[in-house]
Amino acid sequence: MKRVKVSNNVIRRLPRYLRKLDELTESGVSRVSSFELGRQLGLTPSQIRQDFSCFGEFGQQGYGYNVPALRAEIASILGMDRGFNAIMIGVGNIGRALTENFNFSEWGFSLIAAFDVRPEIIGTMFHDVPILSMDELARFLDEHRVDAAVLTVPKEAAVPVTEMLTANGVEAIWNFTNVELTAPDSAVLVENVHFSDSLLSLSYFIAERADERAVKAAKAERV
Amino acid sequence: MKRVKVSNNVIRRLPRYLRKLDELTESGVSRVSSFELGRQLGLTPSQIRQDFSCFGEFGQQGYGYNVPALRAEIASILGMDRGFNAIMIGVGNIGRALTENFNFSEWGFSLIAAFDVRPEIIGTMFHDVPILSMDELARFLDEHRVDAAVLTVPKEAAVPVTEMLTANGVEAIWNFTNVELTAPDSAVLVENVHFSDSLLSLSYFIAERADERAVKAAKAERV
DNA sequence: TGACTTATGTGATATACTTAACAATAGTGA
DNA sequence: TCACTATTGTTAAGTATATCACATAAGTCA
Repeated sequence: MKRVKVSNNVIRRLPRYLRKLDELTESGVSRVSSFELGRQLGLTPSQIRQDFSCFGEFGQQGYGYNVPALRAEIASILGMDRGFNAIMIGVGNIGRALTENFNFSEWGFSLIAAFDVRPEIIGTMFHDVPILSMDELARFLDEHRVDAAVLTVPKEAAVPVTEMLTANGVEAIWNFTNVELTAPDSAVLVENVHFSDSLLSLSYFIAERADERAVKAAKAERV
Repeated sequence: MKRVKVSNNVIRRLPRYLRKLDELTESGVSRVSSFELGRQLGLTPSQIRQDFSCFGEFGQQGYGYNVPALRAEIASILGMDRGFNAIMIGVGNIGRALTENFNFSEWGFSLIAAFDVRPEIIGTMFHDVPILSMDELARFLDEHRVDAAVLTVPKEAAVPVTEMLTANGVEAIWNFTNVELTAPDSAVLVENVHFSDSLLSLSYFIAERADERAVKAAKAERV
């Protein structure tokens, strides 16, 4: 597979392509053109072809793309076939909700252990995932290949836990705390799920739309 | 407030600025320069000044920015002071987790009602939010100002529920289903929280890093 | 008070990203 | 088989975004 430096924007679109291709498969579509894909995703055909061309030639002129084949290519580009291992730090409300509702294996990850500080849950299993003590974390990391840590601890613990993880060789963090973890110099990969950021962006657009409407109404008034 | 057309990228950065300013406030910092802010967020000072200048002049030459004042400006730009109302559709695992753990009011939203189809929970309260029947939704929307709907229904229900919401005047959707809702022509604002997209992006970067390492190791081998 | 330092806001420049255009090529039907 | 259609991959052009650089002005200290 070609692995030249690909722009962030392209990478962020890949999961969307994957999702749309899965939807197409489900509705029995086995062939799609960049034009149709673009229509359904609100993107230009050019952009879609350009995006794919970063990784190789997956289409056929005059025909389009084979849906399952393209799906497989994108899945592979995203690393879904590599069998990454993940651990979860913090088995509170968010951690439990994620374990119960998010199907890690569907996306190529195995959740092999969870860690917490509360003695009453340490040693138990939660949905096939063993809950271990934070004291065992360093040793566990030493004995297992862990590709990513899911960070679902309380706010206050976010920074110290991250330091401990990176000190023990964890290189990727899926961050569910509302804390800014993007360390200035650190080499660790951080992917943030900031609910509030998402809602506030929406809030901005709602406010913008309300303002536009108010301006329009004021103009109509004056006429 | 100036409301010229501002780039999407700028808007997506605003919540991060807000979060960082809150962190600074908490640690007793009341004054910050674009240089320091940039260092802590991994952005250039130029970009930060340019971002702010879209909305006005919030800084002072030779001094920097007043943290609480800047925080207030950004909060206002994001519409946090407008008292938006939200409803939740679907009180399953995700909906409940969100209601319990996400503080809507902290971000300027009131969660005024939730809707579900299961008779056993209809009519009850969950964390101060009344759970109503989906049959009451249209009437509720008619009688209340609802600025956004939080979509936490099962996959299958996502599209029909969205159609029903938009048909009844809802103009903004905070989408937690893993379904592509970005309708090609629709005027409704959709903000997606796609966990899988987030994890897959991270997966890509982990895979990329592993490949780079493998290439490096292979080169070292040959020498 | 006045020189010096700091750090903003902004116009100009550079870089990155998206869209347009088209030659090339595989299917399709007479 | 051969013209015709559809649609790709890719180069070039256009647009948007980020960075640089500097004039300007407020704060600081002798």
